[in-house]
This record gives sequence, C-alpha cells and structure tokens, in this order.
Amino acid sequence: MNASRTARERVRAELTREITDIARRHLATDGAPGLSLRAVAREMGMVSSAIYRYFPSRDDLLTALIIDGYNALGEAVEQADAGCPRADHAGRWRAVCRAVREWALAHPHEYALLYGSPVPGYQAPQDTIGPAMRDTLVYGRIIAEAHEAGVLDPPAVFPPPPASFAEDAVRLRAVIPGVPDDVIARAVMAWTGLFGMVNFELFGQFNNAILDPATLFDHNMTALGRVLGLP
Amino acid sequence: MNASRTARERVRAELTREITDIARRHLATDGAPGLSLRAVAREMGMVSSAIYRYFPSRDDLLTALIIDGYNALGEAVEQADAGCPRADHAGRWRAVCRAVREWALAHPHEYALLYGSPVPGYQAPQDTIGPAMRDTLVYGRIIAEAHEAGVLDPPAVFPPPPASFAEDAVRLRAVIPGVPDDVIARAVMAWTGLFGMVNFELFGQFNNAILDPATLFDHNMTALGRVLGLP
DNA sequence: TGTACATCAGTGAACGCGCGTTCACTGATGTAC
DNA sequence: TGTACATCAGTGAACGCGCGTTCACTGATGTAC
Repeated sequence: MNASRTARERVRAELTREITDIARRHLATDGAPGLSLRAVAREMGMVSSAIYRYFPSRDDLLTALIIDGYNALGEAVEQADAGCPRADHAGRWRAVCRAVREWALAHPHEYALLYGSPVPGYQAPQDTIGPAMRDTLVYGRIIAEAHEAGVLDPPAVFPPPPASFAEDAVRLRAVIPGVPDDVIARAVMAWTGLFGMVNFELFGQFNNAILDPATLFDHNMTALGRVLGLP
Repeated sequence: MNASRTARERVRAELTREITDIARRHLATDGAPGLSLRAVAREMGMVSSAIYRYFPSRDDLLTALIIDGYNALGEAVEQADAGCPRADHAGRWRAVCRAVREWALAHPHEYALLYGSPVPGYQAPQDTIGPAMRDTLVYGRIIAEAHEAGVLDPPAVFPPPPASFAEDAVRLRAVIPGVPDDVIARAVMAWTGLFGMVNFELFGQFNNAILDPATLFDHNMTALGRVLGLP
C-alpha cells in the first residue's frame, strides 16, 4: 500500500531530522571534534548501533550538518537580499554582509564547521559543493546586476590584475557573469574581506582590541562595497 | 655547585624542547584535536605520566605550541619586513603579506591553531597575548612610518568611520601610533583582508574556483596596500 | 481479504582502541654543613 | 672532602572514561499473489 509505505518513510525522515537536530545541538556546545554518535544515540534513547540505520558513519552525519549549515546560511543571505529594493545594490551588499555576521554569531560552531579549520581526517564529499555556493551566488548576483544596470563604478586606484589571473576569472565569472577581470578580483577581495572580518571576530582575534565590532563591521563592509564600485 | 645545577636544568630545558618539537610534529599531521600527551610520551620513550614533570596538563602543552607558533610567524614577518628598504612602505606591506601566506602554507595546522576555529574547551591564557601581537606590530609600524613620512595617501572613496569608532581607535592606536581614525579603520580592513584570504586558501574555500591563488593574493594585497594609502 | 515472504528498525554484546590524570614508589642528582 | 638530607625525574599500575564500528538476533512493518 502506498499510504503505509510512506508511513514508514515518514517516520524514517522524521527520525533522521531528529538525529541531525540533536547533533546540531551537540555541535553548538562541544564543537565538531566533540560530536559523537554515541552521545547522539543516547539522547535519542537508542542504542548506539541503531544510528547506523540512518547514517553509515560519523562522517556522513558531519556531512549532513555541513550541508544543512550551508543551506541555513544561504537562506539567511537570500532573505536579507530579498528584503532590499532590487536597485539598491549597495544596500543589498550591506544587508547580506550583516546577515552573514548575524548568522555566524548566532551559530558559532556551525559557522566554524563551514569556515573554520578543516576537521582532520574529514574529506567533504561532492554533495556539499552546491549548498556551499548558495550564499556566494547571492553576492555574485548583486555585483552582476549592478554592473548590468551600469551603476558599478570601481574607483581607479588599483593596478589592473595580472594577465595570468584571466584563467581563474573565467571560472569565477560563472558566479558573477558579464563583468571584467578587474571587478572579479575586487569581488574576491570583498568576499574574503567579509569572511575575514567575521572570522576574526568569532575566533577571538578582536579580543581586547575591538570592543564594538558591529560598528566597524558595518563601516568596513560599506567601504568594501565602495571598493567593488557600488554607489 | 652552580655548574652541575645548570646541568640538570639544561637537560630539563632540552627535554622540554624535545617534547614541544614532537608535539608540533604531531600537530602537523593530526591537527590540534588529535594531539595527545600519551602519543608524545610514547615517541619520547617515556611513560605517559612522565610528561607531567614538564607540562602540568595537555592545555599547557597546547599553550606552549601556540606561543611558539605566534613567535615563528612573528619572526617570519619581522624578517620579511627587515629585508626591504625602510622607505619602501608599499613593498614592505607586500613582503609581510607574502611572509604570512608562506608561513601558513608551510605550517597549515599550526596556522589553524592560531587563526582557525578555537579548540573547544581551551581557554588561552594571558601569556599568549604578547606573542600574538608580534606580527601585528609589524603591520602597524609600516603604516605608522608611512604616515609619519608623509607618504600615506588613502584614496578618498570611503565615507569617514562613524564617531562611535573613536573609542576602539584609541586602543588600536597603541599598535599604529599617530594616525587618524580613518586610517585605523582601513588598517583593520587590510589586516582582516590579508588573513581572510589566507584562511580561504588554506581552509578550502578556493577549491575548484581559484587554481592560482598566489597570483590573486599578490594582486589583492597590492590593492589592499592602495586602500591603506601606500604608494 | 488472507497468507507467505521480504524488508527494515532497533537490540545487546562485543572488539579494540585511545585518552588525561593521579599516586605511591625508586633511584639518581644536587645542596648544605 | 665527606656525609646526611632534600629535591627532582621517571616508573608502573590504576582509575574511569569515551569512542566508532561490527554482527547475529528479534520483532515489527510492508509487499505480492
């Protein structure tokens, strides 16, 4: 019977979700290295081996958490972008920057799993690539649309990128279509600048030095927007 | 006897060094979460409890590694700076950027220990603060000296930092004396931009996207130098 | 609609491993008179 | 210079813990005729 078949499958889907939820909570308190299948099973009220019906190994559970994390961040970024007038490209850039920072502050260990030091011995499989690009596509779209609208005006204070950058620029244009190499290089600068700042705040490099990171973050993201040529 | 007293102390110092050397090697292959006192003791040919004569706990060994790491990076940065003509501030900035990247690529796990996700449950003690600032002081000095020499000319493309940034700027001026708030904000931008790019390269965000990170790194660091106002 | 069979979820025991840390101890090295 | 004592380094056993993963199994749920 189809209905009962989906009944079993529904239970399975729900338990899978419950496992990742618990795992995510453990991640939030103990970090990735402390995530343990046995602890999750214990909290599920299951015997530890039962988890293997749902995830064939610890690494697969980690992968699920990584994918969920990228999707959650991606969605936050998409929503921040969607909340701005389409033509306000500078505002959209600032909004997505703020969204990244806020999501990171709200989920520090999850953020660390995505953008911190790699978990030793863990090799991310192909399925993480798509979700990992979700937020990146939003930045790319903002820049590409600004360029298309003719409002992108990068200040002429940098030397042009070297010719050898052209090859990587081709690949990156998949994310920011239609823009010249110089804009691509600036986009990477903005992208790494955004995450560099979030990393430093989250990983403690600002301790004892910058007590009001929010203010500086907003200002520096605005400045990076100007570097990009956003108005 | 003084001579024999230092004999015992010399052995102690050497064994301490040997322990941290082995630990550093383990760090390089297994990462921080996999660093184990027992494994180090085993390789020393000691019983595991003997390590406690040298380090009262695993965390203290980690602390020693962190301090050594900051010092090694700091020294690399200092030497890169020292290898440039004093008046070539832009060249000095590029040189220290390259030194950071090269050190990080040569010691990825050590770099991750310093600038990656915090080790869960580990709280860095006060003694790490000094070494942690060693490289920072070099960037600060370059900018301060360029400013003092009157060659710092930051492009007027950014809005001024908000008034509320003034408080943090006071603190940061301990590292970059004599410069206005706007330059301080730009310095943080360059600083986070530098490490943001190294982080992304090392932690895998450039995978499948940027195949020639060295070229883009050099170009973007030059661009960040221009943001700072270096010629 | 009822029955025979196949699939699946969860159990419980076990394997084999590693870890940090404590403690009472022996024997060597250094110190003071 | 020689002896009594104190300090220190290293031993070996133990405590108490946790982990990932495998495997033969039971009993429930679903499927096909």
